[in-house]
Formats: sequence, C-alpha cells, structure tokens
Amino acid sequence: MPKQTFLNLPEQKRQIIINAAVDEFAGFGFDASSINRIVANSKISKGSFYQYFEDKMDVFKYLLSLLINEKMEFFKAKHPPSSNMDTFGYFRWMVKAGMEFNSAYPRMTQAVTRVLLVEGLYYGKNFIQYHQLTTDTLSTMIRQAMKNGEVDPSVDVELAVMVMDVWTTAITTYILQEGMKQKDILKWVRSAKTQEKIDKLLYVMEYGLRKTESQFVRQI
Amino acid sequence: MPKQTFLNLPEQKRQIIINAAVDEFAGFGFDASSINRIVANSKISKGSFYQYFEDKMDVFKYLLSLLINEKMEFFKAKHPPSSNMDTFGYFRWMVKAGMEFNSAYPRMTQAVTRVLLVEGLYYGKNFIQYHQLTTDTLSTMIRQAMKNGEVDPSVDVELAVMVMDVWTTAITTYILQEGMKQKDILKWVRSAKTQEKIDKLLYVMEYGLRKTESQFVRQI
DNA sequence: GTACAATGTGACTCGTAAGTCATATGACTA
DNA sequence: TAGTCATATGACTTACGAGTCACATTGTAC
Repeated sequence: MPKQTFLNLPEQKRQIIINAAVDEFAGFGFDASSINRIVANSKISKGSFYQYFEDKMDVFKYLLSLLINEKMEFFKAKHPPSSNMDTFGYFRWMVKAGMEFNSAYPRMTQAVTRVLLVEGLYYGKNFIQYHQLTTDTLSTMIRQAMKNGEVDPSVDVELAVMVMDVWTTAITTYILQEGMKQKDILKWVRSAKTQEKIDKLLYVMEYGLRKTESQFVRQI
Repeated sequence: MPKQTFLNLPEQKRQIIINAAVDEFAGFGFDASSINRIVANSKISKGSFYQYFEDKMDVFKYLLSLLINEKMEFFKAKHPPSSNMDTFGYFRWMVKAGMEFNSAYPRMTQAVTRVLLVEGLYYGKNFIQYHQLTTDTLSTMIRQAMKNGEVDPSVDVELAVMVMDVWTTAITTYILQEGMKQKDILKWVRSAKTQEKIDKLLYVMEYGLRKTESQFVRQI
C-alpha cells in the first residue's frame, strides 16, 4: 500500500501519478514497466516516487485495489433486471455487467488484465487469492443451479467451474481486445451486435454444461 | 535462422546449447530471458553465441521451427484410429494426439507455449501467421461439419472458430500446467482419468456448438 | 612447417534499470 | 526571526542486460 505521504498529496497530483502508472502497466505489462518512465511521465522525481511507494509491486497492488473498489461500487449500484432469473441468466447478467464496467474504465482494466491474465500473475503466488474468490463464487453458483435442476447433478463441479472460469476470461479478453480498437468502446459494447455476440458465446458454454455430462456417460 | 557456424557444430554441443535455451525460455519467458544466462549454462562464450545466432529472437524462432518439424513428423507417423469418424471425433483425436506430443516434449512445449500463448506473442505481429494457420484449419473443419449435418448451418463460423481455438488453447495450457506437476507426464496424460477429463472438456464445447445457435434463435 | 580460414574468447562499451541519500525547499510554529 | 518538519530532488551506486571486437586458438591444405 502507498505510504501516507502519497495519500496526503493533492488529488490532482495523485491522479497524474496514477494515470502514468496505469498507462505504463497497460502498455508494457508488469516486468517491462519502468519506474523511471512512470516518474518521467508524471513529472515527479525518482526520490519522490520512493517516498510514495515501496516499489513497482506496491503501485500495482494499489491500482488493483482502486479497480476492485470501483467495481464493487459499480455492482452495488446495479441490480439484476428481474428477480425470477435462473442461475445461467444471472451469470449472463453478471458477465455483461462486468463488460459494461470494463468499458467504462478501459485503460485501468487493460492494465490490470494484462498483468494478471496475460502475464499469468493471477495464477502465481501473489494474486492467487483473487482467483480463489472467483472460483469459489462460481462453485456456489453451479451447486445452486444443480439444486434448481438446471444442471445435471452428475456434472463434475470442479470441471464446470473451470469451464466457466476459462470461458469468462476468454470472452473478457476478447471483448477488451476488440473494444480497444473502437472509437467509443462503451457504445460498441452496448451495441446490439456486440451484445448478441456475447450472448452467443455464453450460450455455447451454457448448453455445453447443461447437456454434456449425461450425454457423455451414455456415449461411452 | 542460426548461422552456418552453428549448423557445423558437433551434434552434442548443439544439443547443449538448445537445451540451455529451452530451459531459459521455459523458465523466464521471452523478455526476461537472458542471453548471458544461456551462454553461462551452455558453457560457451558470449562471442560464440553471436557467431551462432543473430539475437534472442533468432534462437527462439529456431526452437519453434524445431518443434514444428518434430510435430509434423509425429502427426505424419500417426493415423486416426478409424476412418468413419465425424468431424468432432476427428477434432477430439487431433487434440488428444497433440497432448500426447506435448507430453513427449514437455520442456520444449512449455518454452514455446509460455512465449506464444501466455505472453501473447502468438497474437502479435511476429507470429500471427501461425495463428492464422490454426484458424484456417478450424474454419475448414467447421464448414465440413456443417455439410455433414453435424453442426447447425445457422452457426456463425467465425464464432465457432473462436470457440474451438480458445477452448483448445485453454485445455492445452491447463493440461501442460497440471502435467508439469506429475512425475511422469506422459503416463499421466495417458491415464484413464486424465483422458476422461479431456474428453469431458471437449464434449462441453462440442455440445455447446452443436446445440446452441438454433436454441439461441428460438429463445430470443 | 607455413599459410590461411574457421572458430572461440571475454573484456569492453553503452544503455537502462532499481533503489539510496545528502541536500534543498517551503510551510507552519513559537 | 529561528527552528522544525514534511516533502522534493537528482546525482550516485550497483547491477545487469545486449552487442562488439581485437586477439587467441584450432583445423586444414599444401
């Protein structure tokens, strides 16, 4: 976490530093990011940087915490459109709301996604707990869907979690990559065409999970 | 490509250098890999390295070409178990044969996978042609499956290709990651339990693709 | 043996990174 | 005014990377 000195800084100066760091991580990933460049781009001295943060990992963890807080606020403010929604419907809503959020903060999301997903730190020691959180949530959802009779009870829960996890990551990465090419990413994500594409991708997963295992057992 | 000097080298010396490079890329990825370390680990001088290769990218491309050649030999020697196989059956066979190969050359595969898939160079400028090859093959397969009536003709081919591509990558990465934890990776991949897991993952995709789009259209 | 080509060597240059520290600035306080 | 404290600075140290080059060694042909 940043030192008190950083938190005492005027809002505007803090923002300049945060933006420089976001651009650096989004553009170079974690390892290739340079504190020298962050410092140069935010027009502070090297010494000041080390008065604010411990090191590169410290800044990154701070950015991550900002993103998580914003995301939690965002989800708190949103509510699922209808209350009588099945588990998969709820999952679809969640994924789409997530995309909406990502499009509202594309640079920040890109920085964090690049480091955590693309560079694989997410699955390494430092951030494994965040991934654990996701898989736990998914696991609960699957079990709920089984209770509701939406998923065949013979389904291997761990496997289904992996499917949903990988699938969500793939869609998110894909949408972010394509979205960054657009003029107005938020508008593009909200467009009927993009929404339909996301829906289709999610349905591929959903029907796979709904139908697979029972069929699989019969076919063997 | 390596210079003639390298190709003139005695087989054993070449192997030592190749092994050092493989270990370096497998352990550090592309950017973080160091020629200094490769040189130290293969007990040649810095000067010699530059007599053999242009630079880091040159070694990596050479390793990649070795892997591709070996893989082509491997697939040439193997034949699908039965001739009356549907498209998805053929796809399953291909994926599994691929896993078999990866397990036979785990370090080499890990090095290349880490750089191309995990670090995302596969989708960058340098290696995009290899990815294009994969998507073209998949595209042909999907169209064939449609002709055979195995896939709903309303399916969006581009979307299906993306599904298969992403899914194959995810499974490959997963199996390689888990496999590296085992004592005998080849034995582990061949075990009934692992094969069943791979099958299940592929069936999730298959049933998703078979059933989704027509259902999707009806549900809207 | 001599001459010439091929191969091998590691110290050296140059660039850039992380992190430190003596010193400077400037605001507030007694 | 003098003292004190938080903040700001950038030159400096240390480490490590890529790539070069003058020179050394080895192999081969005559």
